[in-house]
Amino acid sequence: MFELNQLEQLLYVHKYGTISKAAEELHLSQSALSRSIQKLESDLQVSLFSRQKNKMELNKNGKLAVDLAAKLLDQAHSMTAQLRSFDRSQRTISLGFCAPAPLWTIPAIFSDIYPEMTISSEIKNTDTLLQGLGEELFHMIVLPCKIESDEFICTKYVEEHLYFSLPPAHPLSSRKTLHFRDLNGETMLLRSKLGFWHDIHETTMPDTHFLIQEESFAFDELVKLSALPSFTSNLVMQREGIPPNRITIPIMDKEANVTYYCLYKTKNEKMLKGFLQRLKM
Amino acid sequence: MFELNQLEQLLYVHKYGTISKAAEELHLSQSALSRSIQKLESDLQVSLFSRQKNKMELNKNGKLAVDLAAKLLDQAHSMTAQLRSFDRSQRTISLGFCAPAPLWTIPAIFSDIYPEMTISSEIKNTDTLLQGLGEELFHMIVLPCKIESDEFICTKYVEEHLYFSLPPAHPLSSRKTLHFRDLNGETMLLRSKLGFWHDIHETTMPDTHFLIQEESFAFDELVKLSALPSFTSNLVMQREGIPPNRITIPIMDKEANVTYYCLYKTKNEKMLKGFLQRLKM
DNA sequence: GTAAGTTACGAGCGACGTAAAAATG
DNA sequence: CATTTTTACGTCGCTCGTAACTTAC
Repeated sequence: MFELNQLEQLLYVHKYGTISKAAEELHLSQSALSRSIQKLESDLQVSLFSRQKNKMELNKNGKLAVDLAAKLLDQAHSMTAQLRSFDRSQRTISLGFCAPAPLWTIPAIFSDIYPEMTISSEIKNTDTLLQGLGEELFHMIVLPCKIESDEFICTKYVEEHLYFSLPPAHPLSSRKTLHFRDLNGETMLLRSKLGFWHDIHETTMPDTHFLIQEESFAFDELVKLSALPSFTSNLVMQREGIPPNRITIPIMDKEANVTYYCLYKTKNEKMLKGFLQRLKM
Repeated sequence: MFELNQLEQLLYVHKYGTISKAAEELHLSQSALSRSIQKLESDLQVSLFSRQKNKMELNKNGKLAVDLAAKLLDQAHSMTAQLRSFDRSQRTISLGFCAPAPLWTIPAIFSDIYPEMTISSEIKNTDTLLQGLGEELFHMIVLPCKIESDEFICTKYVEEHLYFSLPPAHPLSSRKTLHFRDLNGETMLLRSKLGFWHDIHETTMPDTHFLIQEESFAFDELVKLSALPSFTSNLVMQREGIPPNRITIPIMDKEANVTYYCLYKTKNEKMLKGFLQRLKM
């Protein structure tokens, strides 16, 4: 039987026209490549070149062989790619999130419990998450609401409560509580467009213009230096501390106070066992 | 890049369950095969087996790899088969004949002119020959009639004249000429069912029972020893001599006197040039 | 104890590179 | 004379087999 090695060499000879150039490209001596091609012909029991002492040219067999070799090598490369991808997929846990906050903690927990696994995390909107869970693109997703279904298991994770973050000079900064509508119409800073929070802001504060700053450090600077209102939450403050020179006032709307739930297929319960036990502690 | 060799070994390990048995079947030592499989895994950068000191078992990756390897090897084998078949088809001249007589001479001429070529000769009926010529199963066919067509070139080859071969005691043995109908109804010896002659006999002598003898020597013996009439022809007698103790009487029907024509596609004219020049001599 | 797999070690075959020869433009 | 291919020859490396070790039934 011939070997893939030889087919690759054949393709090089075809690509570069002569044994000499192909050998150079392959980092081989001319003689070595010449012999290797001869061996391929003898393995196939078919002559692939017309030889005239000084010149080699693919004959009809050779041209057919080049086509077939290209296909075979293609399939071989696809085989390794497929295997590596499959192997990788077995070593990765794919998580989907509706918001940034749970993403700050959950992937770290998984890495802790399954140190040899790759943890893949994405933020998507709720519909995409549910569809992805159905298609097994995610092993687990985190939603801002409970889902009752036979297909899935739903476990409470954590609550997030939204706050307005106001400069002390703001007319509403002395209030103990606020609602979305109280600031509707003002210009606000927003850390990112990602997640379901953005949808909630669009519906509960339709007249507000949001200055969106994707980059985290730049956002913090803007909050510090500008007089614009922005949002924060119990989880943000737990992670980053209370913002300096800002008044934080809880938002009382029910949409501003969510509970995150972990959702996963029954078949993945065993795989997620370690994580679920950690949740109970 | 891995090699086909290693995939074959992987399939053997799968087929025979253990490295040891697979190694035995491959005429290899256990250790060599063990190392080779390890190298395959390292080439693929994917583990294919779950190892427990004493035991090896294909893991999920391995099962996928076995499937993919089988397909790849299949394609590799098909590649060599396709190449060899194509190569062979380039080295063979395929000839189709309507009757045995032209086959006695034409293949020999081709072998003479193209000593490096394989000459493939078959006897088929006229329809099959024409269809085969159209589908390029034959490079040239020989028919008992002229064909006028743009697709094909038609060249006269030789005439064959049929004779009755009668024992001297036969009531008609003193005739100078005969027709098919003169012997219709008698039992006759026939050398072979092959070719268009058989069809002609069936239509021109519908009441005759033919004793068919495929084997040439046996046929000659029967002709010598039996009192049954049979056929011969100018070409048969040219090849084998005049049958002893037999009277040969020409058959005057037009169906009994045919001219053979060589028929080939225009595109094959160049390839057949040597043969066609020989015909003119 | 038998049967399995991995690892160490030495040997042989095969593939490599250098170099020479032959041929072409 | 430069370029290309093939062949001869000596060397190196890879893969092989033997053998020792380990483990499981």
